[in-house]
Amino acid sequence: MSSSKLLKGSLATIILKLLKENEKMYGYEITQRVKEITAGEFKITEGALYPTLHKLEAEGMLSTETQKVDNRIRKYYSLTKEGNAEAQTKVAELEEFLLNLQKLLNPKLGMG
Amino acid sequence: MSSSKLLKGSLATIILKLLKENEKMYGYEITQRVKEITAGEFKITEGALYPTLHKLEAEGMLSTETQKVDNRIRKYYSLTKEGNAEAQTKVAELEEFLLNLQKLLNPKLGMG
DNA sequence: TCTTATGCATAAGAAAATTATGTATACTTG
DNA sequence: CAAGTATACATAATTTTCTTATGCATAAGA
Repeated sequence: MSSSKLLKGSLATIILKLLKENEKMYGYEITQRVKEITAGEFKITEGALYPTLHKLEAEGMLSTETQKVDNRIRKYYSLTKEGNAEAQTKVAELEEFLLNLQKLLNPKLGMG
Repeated sequence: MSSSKLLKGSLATIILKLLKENEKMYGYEITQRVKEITAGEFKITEGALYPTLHKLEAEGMLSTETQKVDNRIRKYYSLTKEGNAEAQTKVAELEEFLLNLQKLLNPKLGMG
């Protein structure tokens, strides 16, 4: 992300969430999907994306499968069973985090 | 924050926002206020809080004033004029960020 | 031909937390 | 009255997670 500076620790969660909806995606596709959904406001850099994908794979959350399309290699990632559970947990945590942040930003909500 | 691990780069914004509402606050008070608003879910650590306050002060966003209460020192922080503008900007940025994050977490919102 | 797009990857550095300390006073509880 | 908890500040070492820079490679468009 260059426009708003930081993904603030939510990149792994975003990836897991996208994979939960899409069965399988490759790295470049993820960057484009995020850009599309956020109307160009989130730009995931490769330097952040690939290390995160590799880490999630090393932790057993993702499995990979390589395909050659148009003479270019695509590395597809999918959620493992463990990754599916982790996605659920992480998304719930992030939603909880966002709610609390909103309470701080909009004091009225804190008194509901 | 120990419960949800990371403040994810939003600590400075939270501080600025609280000071925008409260005129002046001291460090410990900020930690307690955040804990209170988030029902104990955000726990700001001193290791994160104090360096952030010092940085904001060094940048000219905050001014300080020390008071002795009950034989204990309190260092009160207030927004400078520049800090007030910065608070506005940062809060707007964070809100924008949250909206985009919600689009990613709730795909239906992306198609509004 | 040169730039942009597609596609992966890693390394160096910076930013922003956590964890662990350290100092000091006040209150509570067994 | 001793020990733990709360109040109040501060810094250092470490870790996590980004950005920026670089590298390789193919394809499409100007």
